[in-house]
Amino acid sequence: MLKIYLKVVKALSDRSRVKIIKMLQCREMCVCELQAALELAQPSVSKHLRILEEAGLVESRKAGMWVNYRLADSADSIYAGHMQSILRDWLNDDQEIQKIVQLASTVDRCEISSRCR
Amino acid sequence: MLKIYLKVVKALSDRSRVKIIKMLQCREMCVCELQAALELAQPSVSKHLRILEEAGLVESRKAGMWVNYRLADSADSIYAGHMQSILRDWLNDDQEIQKIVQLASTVDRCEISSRCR
DNA sequence: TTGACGTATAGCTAAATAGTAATATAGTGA
DNA sequence: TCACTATATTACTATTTAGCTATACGTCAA
Repeated sequence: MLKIYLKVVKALSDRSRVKIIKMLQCREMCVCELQAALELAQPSVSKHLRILEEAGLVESRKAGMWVNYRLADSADSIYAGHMQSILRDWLNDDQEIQKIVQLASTVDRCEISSRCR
Repeated sequence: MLKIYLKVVKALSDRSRVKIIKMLQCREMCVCELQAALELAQPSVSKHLRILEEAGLVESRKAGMWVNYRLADSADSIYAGHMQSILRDWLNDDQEIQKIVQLASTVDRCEISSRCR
């Protein structure tokens, strides 16, 4: 219980991971799109996603070659669910967040990848 | 803004610091009482308190030789205030938290110190 | 089947952090 | 003033962690 709480709060206490959450509030995104927005190495993004997933904050869905991430169903964990709903309201006026959310809404896997039909 | 958010959430993502918050939900406590309950070295407790204070989560009041810590006024910071009120409800059923809160309610500076009149 | 691509994992490094002991600071009472 | 006590600060150490590169895995298209 304390352990789960700490997992959730620790997951949300990192700059890059909060950005991921804020981006996923807009839409489902694949790893390469998140990577493009965050300007991090791909394995770093995967690692952040793993931490968020283990905290019950995001969930993933394989779609062929791509893995799409989205916010997890809030009902699954009290802590994760509550923090999700709080984070909907928080940080929307922050410049850094606004910038990356804007970026997330324009970034498109088909402009990154040559693998789009 | 993101910076302040991170300060608050990071402050609350440490086991010892959550315990301090939960203890202070019961009553104002001095450093030596917190130390006795946490079973940490005194400088460690002071450091945790500093982090919580800088996040706007607790505030201190000198009372002669002692420094009393209590939860900060929720109105001062959106993030700190909101997290405070959430933490009132959370973790009350956790065994480790229950144990230390119980301890906090019985520990008394006058049984630790010889300096009580 | 093979090569290219998206993602995950492993292994490493640098920075952050929680803990400690030693020391400084400040209040109290004799 | 002096000895004592509560707390804060400093300096150090061990652990955790965020980032990286290299590599493995799995899917797709030719």
